[in-house]
Amino acid sequence: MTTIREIAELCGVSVATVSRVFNRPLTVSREKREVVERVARELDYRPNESARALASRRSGLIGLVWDTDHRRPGWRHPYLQELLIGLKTALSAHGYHLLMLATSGSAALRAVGASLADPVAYVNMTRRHHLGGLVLIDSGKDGPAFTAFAQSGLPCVAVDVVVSGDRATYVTSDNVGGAREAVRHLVEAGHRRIATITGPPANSPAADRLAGFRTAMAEAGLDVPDDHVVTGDFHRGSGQDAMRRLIALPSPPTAVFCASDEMAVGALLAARHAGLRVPDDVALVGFDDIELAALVDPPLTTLAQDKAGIGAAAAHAILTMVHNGQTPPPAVLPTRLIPRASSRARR
Amino acid sequence: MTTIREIAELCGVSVATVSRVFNRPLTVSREKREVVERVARELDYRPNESARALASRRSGLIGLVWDTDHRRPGWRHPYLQELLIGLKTALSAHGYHLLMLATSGSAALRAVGASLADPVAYVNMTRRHHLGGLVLIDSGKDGPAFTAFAQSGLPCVAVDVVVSGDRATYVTSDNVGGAREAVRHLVEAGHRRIATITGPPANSPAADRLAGFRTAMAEAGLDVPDDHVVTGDFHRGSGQDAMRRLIALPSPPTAVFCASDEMAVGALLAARHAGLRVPDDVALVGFDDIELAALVDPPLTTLAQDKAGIGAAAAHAILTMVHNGQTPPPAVLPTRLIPRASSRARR
DNA sequence: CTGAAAGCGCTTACAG
DNA sequence: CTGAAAGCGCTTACAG
Repeated sequence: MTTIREIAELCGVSVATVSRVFNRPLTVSREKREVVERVARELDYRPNESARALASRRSGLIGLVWDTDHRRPGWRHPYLQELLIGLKTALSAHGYHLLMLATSGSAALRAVGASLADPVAYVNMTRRHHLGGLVLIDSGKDGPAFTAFAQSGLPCVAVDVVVSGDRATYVTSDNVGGAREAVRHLVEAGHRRIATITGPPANSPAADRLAGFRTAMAEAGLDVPDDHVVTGDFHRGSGQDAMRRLIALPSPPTAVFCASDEMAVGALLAARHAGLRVPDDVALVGFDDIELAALVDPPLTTLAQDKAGIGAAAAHAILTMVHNGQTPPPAVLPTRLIPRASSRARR
Repeated sequence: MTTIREIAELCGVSVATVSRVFNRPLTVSREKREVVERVARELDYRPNESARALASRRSGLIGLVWDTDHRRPGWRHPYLQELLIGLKTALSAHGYHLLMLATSGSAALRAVGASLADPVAYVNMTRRHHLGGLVLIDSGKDGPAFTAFAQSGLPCVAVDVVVSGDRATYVTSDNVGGAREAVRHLVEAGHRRIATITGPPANSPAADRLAGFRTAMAEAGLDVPDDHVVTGDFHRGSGQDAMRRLIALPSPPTAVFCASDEMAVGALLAARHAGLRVPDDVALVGFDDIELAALVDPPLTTLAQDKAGIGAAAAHAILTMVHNGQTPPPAVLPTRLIPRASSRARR
């Protein structure tokens, strides 16, 4: 590989000038700049990124924390692939690469004496590699670790976890708004006894969806008996279990808002099993708009999250911090109601 | 951050000795080693990776080329998330991070004068960042670029693309074997007129699945008329189109082997549309075992690929090259027949 | 086993 | 606008 020194010698300038041509071209006279650029092109010069990072303490890399431990089902969420793509694409467009950090169970972590979801390990990796900052994707129960990392002062943006700190922000969907829209949609379809299957209480989107549900029910003047709120874990099995309990109620709901499509699919199976017709006996609305939602029978009404948009928003947030030193406010992306047969209006 | 120098001073040894303690501990006397280790721990020392990479020309990073250009549908394949997880997990376990390289349409690429899927760009990135090597995932038509990169002499392992070169190898499923098993399964179920819907001819797994199909048909003494081989593109729509053509044939097949589950789902829709019952009027077998396969009605018989296993095999192959300097032979992972209702034996 | 020294390839005040 | 120089923090022959 050609180095800055060879170019400098060939052009009869100092290495400092060559360096400036690549980093702050406007501080170099036009003649010298053009010579350097031409020679660099001819020699197919590529800056050595390790050397740049060492000297400048900046790396052109953004770190990604996405714990894929096999004991945790969270990472399998189909949502994440599109989010990752949105993130990577937006970073790429600005010339940044995405470093997927070794996480739990890894030798790298053990070497630094760290355990699962250890914020200290994140800080170390960020420093060691001179990362511009970190994007944190929650695959289940990383919330507390993320919150702790956000205090470190290193730039970070969390997805679906509320964090605060000088250089910390987060990106999420408008979960409250989406849940309200779900309820309004069901009310318009003629429902009054509407139940909900929630996500894990400690999960922020889950909590927001429940809050939105309650708000909208209150706005509609509808009551929410305690047994009409059943806690799930976002996954299919829990939706199925929850639905069975709702069906068994003395006065079962005529509609159920599920905080995820996976749970709604589970609820659908439970309803079918119990001999109930959807939507005639019980209407269902999910959340996420995963591919499966459109493919089940009947197709599932849901609130679409802008998955790629969330990834892109995370990218923009972290780049804003890296470039401007400014911490952008949390980004809350709108959801979109996708009406399908599972909540068709009652005749 | 503490540096090697501070530790050296505190311990009364040279920086060379400190460096050795971390890199080749056995070349240092036990007393000195223990002192250095203790002090390092007390000071929470972390080596600066940029400096290490610059001095040693090695980085502890493996690059990943996975083109996610939005014009290309390939990256959406549900297969890829599990593959990525398998890859990352195995690398993590050995202390390596995974660098997702900025690809097409990115400023980074334009800056180096490169275009979509440019092997030269890959070489540059590998050198600039001192990457141990590259893992190449094909999202559609990167085959030629991967083949070219493999000639560069830099360590690389391609997924589902046959490459050759001093330091190049690949990982793939046993596509020939899987296709043969599919055919044998259908033959056992009583079928004689078996058609196939293939993937893109230039795609190596697609070609292998077709070859396996033809071999097994020949072994069973069955004829394959030209119009019983229809070309698709792995995606759902093409499966649907292809199935329509098969149904319209004067003597339509009683069973169809589809080279991907997505196409099999398309074929299922086409069959249903035409009023045909699956499996009674026409049996279907797919390939991949994506989640959807088990969820359609009837559930789809398919050949499962070991997605995470492929990712892990890719990780091991690249690490073998990085550590031992040896180039492992191509890894061909077995597939597994998952019999479901779509190919139930005829009564 | 250990240290002094050179070197990895770049950036960045500083002085002019 | 430009150059000389120091420095980023580590690794690695080399000599002992």
